[in-house]
Amino acid sequence: MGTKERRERERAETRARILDAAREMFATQGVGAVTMRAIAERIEYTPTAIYHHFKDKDALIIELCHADFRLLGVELGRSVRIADPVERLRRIGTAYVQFAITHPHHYHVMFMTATPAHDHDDVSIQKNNPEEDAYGLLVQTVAEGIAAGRFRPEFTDAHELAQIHWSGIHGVISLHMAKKSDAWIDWRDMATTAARMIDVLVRGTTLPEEA
Amino acid sequence: MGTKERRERERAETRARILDAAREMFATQGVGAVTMRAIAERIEYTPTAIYHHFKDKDALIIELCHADFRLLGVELGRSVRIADPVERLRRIGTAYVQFAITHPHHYHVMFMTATPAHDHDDVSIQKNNPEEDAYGLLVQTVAEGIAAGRFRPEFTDAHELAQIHWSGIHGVISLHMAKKSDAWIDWRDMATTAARMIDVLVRGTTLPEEA
DNA sequence: TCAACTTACTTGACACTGTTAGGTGGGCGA
DNA sequence: TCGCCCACCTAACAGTGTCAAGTAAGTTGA
Repeated sequence: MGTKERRERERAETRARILDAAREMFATQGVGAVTMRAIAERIEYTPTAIYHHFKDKDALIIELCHADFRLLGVELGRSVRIADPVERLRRIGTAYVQFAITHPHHYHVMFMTATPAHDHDDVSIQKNNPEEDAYGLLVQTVAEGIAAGRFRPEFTDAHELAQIHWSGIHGVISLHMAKKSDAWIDWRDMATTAARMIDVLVRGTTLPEEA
Repeated sequence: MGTKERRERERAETRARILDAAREMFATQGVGAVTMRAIAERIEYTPTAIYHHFKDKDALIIELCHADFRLLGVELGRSVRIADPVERLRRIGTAYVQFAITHPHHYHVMFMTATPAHDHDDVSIQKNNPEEDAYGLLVQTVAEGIAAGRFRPEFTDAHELAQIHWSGIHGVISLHMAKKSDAWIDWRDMATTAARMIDVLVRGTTLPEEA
């Protein structure tokens, strides 16, 4: 009597088909440019069929966002093996920049758009699991650095320090993404500027190495 | 025969009325939430009347944006009196943060939205006039600091260095604006973080003072 | 004075968006 | 076989930015 299981599987399949189409289209054209009708047409369904699987467009976006956050967590998680916390912090930064360059539209939705309110309760990502929670990984790395006395004494709050590092790199990325076509500014290469920014942030927050 | 002048004046008046209404509504509700119909209703005209004065909604936004940039330039221009370039850089940073806090919606449109392509040629702001061109002011200040040997030797490019400072502060502001309602992150106060960021940026780019 | 022209503005629509109420039809359990 | 369930569709609604075609006032020239 596996009919129920099959039904569920089929439902999950079309759900996945919607997600796949939406992901691809969002990534190449941006969320704003992709309509529900276009997604539906792509998978050869009616627009309303999507609403049978997702409450609305926002729910669809949020779901994909969660997957993106997990992906980011995994990619940053590779940096975790480095023992030295400050060096690890650097690597997290460069990996983060790389993620933004590779998935610009994803980055835009994840960090440059006010995601509509939703509860994280049901979420599939586990907080504080460094394999999945990118922010948790950052905070943990910074906290290790603080514990090891690597940072200047005024930085005692791991969250504050983490947010400073995050913001600095995010600033380079987001400003470029939003304004790079503005001819008023004589833009420098983003990756280079971001690398410089990481240097500045580390130098500005750490204590000089004991010689 | 001043009829032509009167006509022009009347035209300019309703144009200004449109701009005033749009500015106020954009500032309080955000660009996305304000419709052409709503602006028209506010000034008791038909939506299409607006199109007689502005090509489309983007043109309206761009025009207001230019005014905002000029305002920012003026506000930052007050910092210009300080002689020491590094100290002036700090003051520009805090004034910039203050602008963002005071005019969050303006800030959002100015720096967090990909403004549709347009030529700056016709623009009323004068480039390199520090009273109006905020970015020019920043670059000039940074360049002075470089000339005075205040920055570390690897920073020779005024634009690059300016963009690093700008990005760092913008990162704090924009990340807060976009994600502050995200309960996943244990946010710290924006103004405090921004002040800390300025310290980090200055310390990370300047040479230590000669004792 | 009166016709021709200009122009600020309106009417009424178009194409598009996200979204929903109400149907349809095929497979399932009883 | 009856009736239910439910994935999916049809048809529409309200809202968006925008435009072609009109209108009515005012100016200009003979």
